[in-house]
Amino acid sequence: MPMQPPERTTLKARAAKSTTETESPKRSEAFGTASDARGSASGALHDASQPRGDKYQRILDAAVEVIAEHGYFNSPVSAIAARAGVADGTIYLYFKSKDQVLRTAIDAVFRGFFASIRLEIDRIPDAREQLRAVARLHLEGLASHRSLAVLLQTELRQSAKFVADFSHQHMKDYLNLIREVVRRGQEQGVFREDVSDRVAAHCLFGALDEMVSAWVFTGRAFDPDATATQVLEVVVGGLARRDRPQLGTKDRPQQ
Amino acid sequence: MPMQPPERTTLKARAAKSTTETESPKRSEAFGTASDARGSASGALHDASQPRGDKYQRILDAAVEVIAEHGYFNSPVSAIAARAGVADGTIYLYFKSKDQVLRTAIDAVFRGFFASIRLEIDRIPDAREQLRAVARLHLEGLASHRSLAVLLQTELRQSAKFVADFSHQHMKDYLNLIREVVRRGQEQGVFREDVSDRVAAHCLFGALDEMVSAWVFTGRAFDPDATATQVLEVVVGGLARRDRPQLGTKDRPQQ
DNA sequence: GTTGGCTGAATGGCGATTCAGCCAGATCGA
DNA sequence: TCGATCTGGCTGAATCGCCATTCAGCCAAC
Repeated sequence: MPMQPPERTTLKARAAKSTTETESPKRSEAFGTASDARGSASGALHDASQPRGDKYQRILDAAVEVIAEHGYFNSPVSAIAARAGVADGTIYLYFKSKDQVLRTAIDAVFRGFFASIRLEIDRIPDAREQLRAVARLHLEGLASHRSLAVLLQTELRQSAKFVADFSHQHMKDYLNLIREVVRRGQEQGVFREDVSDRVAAHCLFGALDEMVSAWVFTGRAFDPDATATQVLEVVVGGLARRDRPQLGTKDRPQQ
Repeated sequence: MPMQPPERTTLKARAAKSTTETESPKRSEAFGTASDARGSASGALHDASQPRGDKYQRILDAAVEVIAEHGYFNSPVSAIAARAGVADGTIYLYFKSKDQVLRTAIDAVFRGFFASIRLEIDRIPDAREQLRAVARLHLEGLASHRSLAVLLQTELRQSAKFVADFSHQHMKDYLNLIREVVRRGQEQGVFREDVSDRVAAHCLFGALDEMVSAWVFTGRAFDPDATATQVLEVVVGGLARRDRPQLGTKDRPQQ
């Protein structure tokens, strides 16, 4: 009986754990293994042409694609199975339930993303450049894997009890990472001290997130590196012209 | 037979229209009519204590609340009906389908929001102050109606075929509005000309949206006005310290 | 001939939508 | 004024389709 990747534990035991827990595949390459570009369009359910033996990963990839296309609640398990080229029942040999598949996929993505971002940041001394690295990796990571991006921009935001509460932790981690970079920049003296690092982190994250959303929803092509630069231009450089009186905190009209 | 508020047309006629069309209630006060604070908690399905005669609006309000709490796909029509104090079938006297209820609610919200924002902006000459008005109204509007905010931060992002394609137009309108303000600021000479108004608009919107998300997901209380100020401090003022070399476009390392 | 891995039809439950009626108030005739 | 009839708004149980999940078997490799 399969169910290998997630270290063997009984279903019971696993079910008892916290609601945040998810399967943790051994391999967690940076940003999803888009191991394929096959178009299972022409409705051949039994596309035996698939290489066998990697069903676990194939199911994860298929889930990301199908769910990105139709949304979690509009994606029958049978559709995911078909895309992965396995039988419906097979999915339950590898995962406890449908939503466990999605959680596992998202979890793997975040792990990979954090790993790559930490790696990059640790080799850069300047906070401003660190921020640039974050922005670039964020945009590049998503731009290179559209269905994953769609998934993160849509399903991940869903209401409370479902994905939200579990993905929430990942969000917090990411925000904190950005926050630290901002704080370091303030200590280094390159960033203003009079803005909250929390707010600044949210602003940067929000801006990046929104650029990805715009791409996901409109389909308009975008260059990750150039976009990263532009976003930083605004968030770090500011919209206001330098040679004019600034929008200060003290001299603003009482309103 | 009810179905009043949306100007009387046959179901057939309405069904034939574009996918973007929604019911358009006559009254569209700014940000949702939270006409109540009743707690239909204690499972009395037949809470005849409700005032009758305003079922249309009651259904809309109930839908927003219930869906905000459990998500669209986890909110049976029966739950919405119960919260509104009407029979399941009654909902179908006023709306064509479950998703028509949600669309109608969201549509009304956007109409009201745009109206109030346009009104405010038109009486302000300075672009910077206009941006501040947008930020304040955005945050105030959502902060004052949590379930609405939850709805917009979660359900609205859902996958393609559903809400997304219809809400997309509203998003575009909003973005364009911000864009215009930015452009005006550039013409007035208060904003830099070397950043794209499109990117700048996305950054501001993304930042605001993210602040709302943070509030929705963490529950941490927040002051709309103060937050608006902080966000503008970053997006307009920029993170970088003024007395240091700026992150320019020309003197940046080639990387 | 035994397994372990996989299959896919069958099961069970849920929930959107429908529709046969119910009822309160309006209208009518005496 | 009073009963009879009518009507439009509303009700909620029944219908029907759609999946998530299960499990009796199948088969290729040992």
